[in-house]
Order: sequence, then structure tokens, then C-alpha cells
Amino acid sequence: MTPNKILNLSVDCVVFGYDTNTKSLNVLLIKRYLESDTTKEVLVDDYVLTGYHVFEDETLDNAATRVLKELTGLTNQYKKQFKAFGNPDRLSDEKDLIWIQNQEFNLRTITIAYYFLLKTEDVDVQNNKYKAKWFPVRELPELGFDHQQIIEEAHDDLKTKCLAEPIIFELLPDKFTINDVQDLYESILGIEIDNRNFRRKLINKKYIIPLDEKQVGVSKKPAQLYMFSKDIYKKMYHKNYLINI
Amino acid sequence: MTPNKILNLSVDCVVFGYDTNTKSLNVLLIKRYLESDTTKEVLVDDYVLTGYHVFEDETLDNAATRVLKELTGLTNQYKKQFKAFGNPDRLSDEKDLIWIQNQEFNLRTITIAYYFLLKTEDVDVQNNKYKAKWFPVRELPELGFDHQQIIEEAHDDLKTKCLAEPIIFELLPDKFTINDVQDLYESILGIEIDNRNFRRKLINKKYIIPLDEKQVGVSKKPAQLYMFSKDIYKKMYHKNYLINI
DNA sequence: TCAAAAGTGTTATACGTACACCCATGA
DNA sequence: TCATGGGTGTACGTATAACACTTTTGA
Repeated sequence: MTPNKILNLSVDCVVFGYDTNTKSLNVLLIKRYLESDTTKEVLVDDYVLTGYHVFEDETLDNAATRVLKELTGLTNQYKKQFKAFGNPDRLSDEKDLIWIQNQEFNLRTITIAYYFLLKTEDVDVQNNKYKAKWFPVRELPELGFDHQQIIEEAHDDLKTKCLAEPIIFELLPDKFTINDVQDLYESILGIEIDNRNFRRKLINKKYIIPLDEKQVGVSKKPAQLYMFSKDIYKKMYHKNYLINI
Repeated sequence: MTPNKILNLSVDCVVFGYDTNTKSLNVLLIKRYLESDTTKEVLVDDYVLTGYHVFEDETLDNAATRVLKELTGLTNQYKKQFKAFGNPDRLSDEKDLIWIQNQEFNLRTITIAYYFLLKTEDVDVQNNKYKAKWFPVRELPELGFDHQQIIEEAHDDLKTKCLAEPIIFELLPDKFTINDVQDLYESILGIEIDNRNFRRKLINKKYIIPLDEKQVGVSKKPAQLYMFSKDIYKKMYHKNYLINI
């Protein structure tokens, strides 16, 4: 027996992935396609976030985790609930109405939006049953519902958050170069950073640990690899109340 | 005709007020009291946040604004949606079940939590029909539902937010002293701040404007009054991407 | 004149910012 | 040997942190 869905409540997941090769911060989206049975006219052809109803006996966090697992097979990724979206007209665009008309879906549905951080290459998009596809966060396709807005707000939250907490490492492989970290910050924030200053800053952190390893398989001078120690970070961490207004 | 309530969806409002006299950051709470008709035994005796169902045709933000106005008469206060709370067991404490048994209320209700910033003295608690009362945020009474947790998370969000944005002035009168601002930061953050350093820092901001006025009616040396200019702040503001991990 | 709170200055240190060239490597 | 990206050092200015006494005022 399947659990009961709460018909007016869903979670939507903004899945951020970073591709160290293309240096691109990506969002994972699902294809939405529908054509008329009779005229073959294309009725819906765009992308949406992955999401689903919350079940009656399930926490919001668990619903988001379940949805991510269903799409990617992944569990234990960094997850943050960042905003609820529930305007009465958020599903009332014409193609959205066509899309949901045959589904058990309340027109006034509130969605609790989460974002997840992972590595683009951890998801097998080739064999994905939802035809999930990565899009650079600054080159999004046409999006259904209010998902454009949801992604923008997730990205804004991520921008703020990555300045204050070491969540950047959730998007990187365990072993990374200093330039990987810089490239990732530049992707997220949309800015350029001075390499010398950034490098010095990062290397001085005790929780950025140089490994006895260098890159392999690169066609140029291989770079020094580092890892991030969450343990050392936690031990060293003390909240500073710097008023910055 | 009254609009239809969405029975499994509510907003709850954490109303923060600052009392410059007692130098106390307060939360506005509503009395909950019920005794048995037969035995006169006290069944429920505690406090809760102000909140209400969202109406079918209403945005979440408007629902929160409506609830604040209903309780305080105030509109146009600083407002932030900071988290949704929707665990299946969040209303299942015994006294909560007693309290809601005669109400049109779904046991699995999701609440969208907001906080508001205002001045304690702007609310007339003497004649308040809900018996609203201010409590210092560090001396809260017994609370119903999951409202203790909601207040704590609101307070955490406020702590972070007041370091990065000039929302502190939403809690102060239009004319304030430098020490008022310091006291308020100390109340919110629960820390002590060096007066000389704080004073210099604030006075150097161009949007903190000294007035040709001093305090009146104080029994000691009257302090210089200042105001905050949101216009100048906005003009001067440029986002700095200081990585602070 | 006294109690209370307002207001004031200096120094050392850390951090951010600006800036240009050499080096190591694999192809 | 060359093209590519990795890696390095200095100087300056600004902001923070630590620290204690004098001044002004109303009562």
C-alpha cells in the first residue's frame, strides 16, 4: 500500500551540481513534453525541477530526500530548505494547467523548496528515467510553473551561504586543487577573484590540507591536491559577530 | 462571505519587539487557557505565537501581514518568511490535541513561519483582545505546539541577518543614540561589544546621520541623537563578496 | 557634589587589495 | 622548445581589537 499524498503540498528540489571539467555550476532539470493526441500540436515542451507531493506520514526533509533519491539514487547530500512558495496563481499558466489536468493535483499547491549540493558527475544522466539533464545556472531553458523564480532564489541563497560556511566543498571532489575552489566560487558568485590573494587565503586555513599527491592525467603541469577537513573546521570554528552593515 | 481557509496550511508570526527602556528583545505571545467544564481542572495554560490559516485566494505573505494586523493593528513592518515547519507530529502533544479538538484544524498542518520587527511600545497590550504579552526572548514561558523551536530558529535567522543588513533600525525609534544601537545588538546577539570601537564604527557610516537634537527627559547627561537614512544606505551599498569561511 | 552614563584616542595586528612575472610540466 | 596553466612576493591601506579615563549633566 502506498502512502497518501497531501494533495496541496509538495517539495521541489533545486539540484546544484558542479562540473570541474567545464567549470560550470549546473542545475538538474526534468523534461516536460506533451503533444495533442489529435492534432499532434506540441502543448508543453519545457523543463521543470524535480518535485513531488509530501506524504501524510512524512517530514518535509524526508520528502525532499526521497525525491532526490528517486531522481539521482543519491542520499546524504547537503540539503537546505530555503523557502516556501505558495502564491494562489503559481500553477495557473496555461501550459501548466494542461500539464496537471490529468494529475491528482490541487491547483492551490504550496511547495517547500530545497536545494541540494553535489557533483555533476555523480549523476548518471544517460540512463535517467526522467530524462534529467544538467543546465548551467546562467543558461536555463524555458521552465514550467514558477520554477525559474525558485531556482533564482535558491541561487541567491547559495551565494550568501557559500561566503559564510564551507559548503563549497560539497560541490567538489574529495581531492581538489586551489584553482578548483576559486573557479567554483567564481561560477557561483559570477565574479572574478585574484588568484594570488585567494590562494594565500585558502592555504592559510588549517582545515585545507595539502596531500602528498598531484593531479594525474592532465596535459600540463599537474597541480597540488588538497582536501577539506570538516573535523578541523568544526574544532577551529568560533562564531565571529562581525557587524558588516 | 468569509474566504475559505486552507485547513492544513497556516502562517505563524514571530513578532520581535525591542524595548529601549528595559533594553530587552521581546517576543509577542498569546495566552492559551482552558479548563475542564466539569472538574475545573486546568487543561491548557501556556502561550503560543500568533498565527492563522491561509485563505484559498491569498498569498503566504499577505496571510502573514493579515495575521500581524489582526493582532497589533500594524502594517508595513519588516517581515521575513524564514522557514516552513511541517513535521507530522508537530501538533500531537496532548494539550495541543485538547486545544484544537474543537477547531476546524487538520492534524497534519504545515505552517509557514515569518518574523516581524517592530518596537515593543508600538503595540497596545493593555487592550489587546488576544491577551497578547511581551516576553524577553531569553525568558520565554511554556509554549504550545512547536513554537519554542520556531522562535529559536527565527532568533537564529535574525542573528545572522542583523550582521549583514541594516534591519536593526527596524527595531529602534526613528531617533536613537549610538548606545541604543549597541544595546540592541547586544540583546540580539547575546554578546558584549566594546563601546569605543562600536561608536567609531557606526559614526563613520555616512547613513548614520547626527541630528541637531539630544535626548530629553533623561535624568543624566543627554546623548546625541542619530537617524538612519535608508536612501543613503541604498546609494552607497555595493555587495562585497568577502569569503569568510 | 555626586552618581550615572556619555564620550573620547592610541597602538598593534591582521586582513584585504592591487599588481606581474617565473616555473614546471607534458606534448 | 613551446604552450599552458601552476605557482609565487611585496607594499599599502584599511579595519579590528584591546584597553581606561575624563566630561557632562540632572538630581
